[in-house]
Amino acid sequence: MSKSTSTIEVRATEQCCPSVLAAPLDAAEAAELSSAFSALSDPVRLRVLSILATSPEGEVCVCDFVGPLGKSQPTISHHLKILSEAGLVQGDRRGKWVWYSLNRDRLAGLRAAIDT
Amino acid sequence: MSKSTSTIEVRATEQCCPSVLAAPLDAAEAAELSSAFSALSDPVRLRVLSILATSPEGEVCVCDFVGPLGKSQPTISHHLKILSEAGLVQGDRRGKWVWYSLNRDRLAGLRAAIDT
DNA sequence: ATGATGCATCGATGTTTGTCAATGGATGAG
DNA sequence: CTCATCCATTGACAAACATCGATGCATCAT
Repeated sequence: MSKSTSTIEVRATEQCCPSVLAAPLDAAEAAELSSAFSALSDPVRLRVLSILATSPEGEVCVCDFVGPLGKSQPTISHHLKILSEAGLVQGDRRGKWVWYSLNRDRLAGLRAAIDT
Repeated sequence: MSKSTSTIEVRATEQCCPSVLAAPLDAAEAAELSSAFSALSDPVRLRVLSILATSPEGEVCVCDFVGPLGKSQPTISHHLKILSEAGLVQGDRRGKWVWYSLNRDRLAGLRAAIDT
């Protein structure tokens, strides 16, 4: 975030993701981006995202991932944590349940990172 | 290297990527997509792509990655193989050298997979 | 208070992955 | 033919990862 693209509305690519295609990435930029794509590099996590994206309410509680995905509850929690740390989802505790929702802006940022 | 680049070029979004956001992914679709994103989940590979994307000739030989990326030649070859198997790059042997180039259609397919 | 439910964390385990040195295969120069 | 160069493959190893059972921590109902 130091040197390139100085002025106003860089944001979309600057806050979140340096572009892969615009200029050679340095090691730090590449590490940041690769950790983001790592969050997308697991089938369970992609299915979590797709379930969230197609949920009518836009929210799904942890227990409702367990059955459909065929993984144990600790495993689901683990993946949700990784997605959360990547900024792709967020959890909201309401009573006994934690409702997770998709962060579409973050996903758009990753998309922009591999845009021409 | 069996199936890709066979017929015409509908391919770009059709063979390549089910959308994460359109409908819940089944296990097979998720596995296919996650393996594609796995190719993007390493900083060395992202830097390879960005070097290819910004190369004036659109081609870079293996030896020209080694120095800039600070990795051994076998390591670079290993990453190029992974990118190649993911359909993101292709190599062309000319004499002693192998020139790699970026497959932008494939990258566009991955972009589309996380598009709304 | 007691018990039950939903979720996160911990510890352990088997698998995958990134890396390099050593080696092999192919190409071109002398 | 012989040798040097470019690249891929192999083998080995440590680090990272996905998974699950057991446990802990809230929250709610009784």
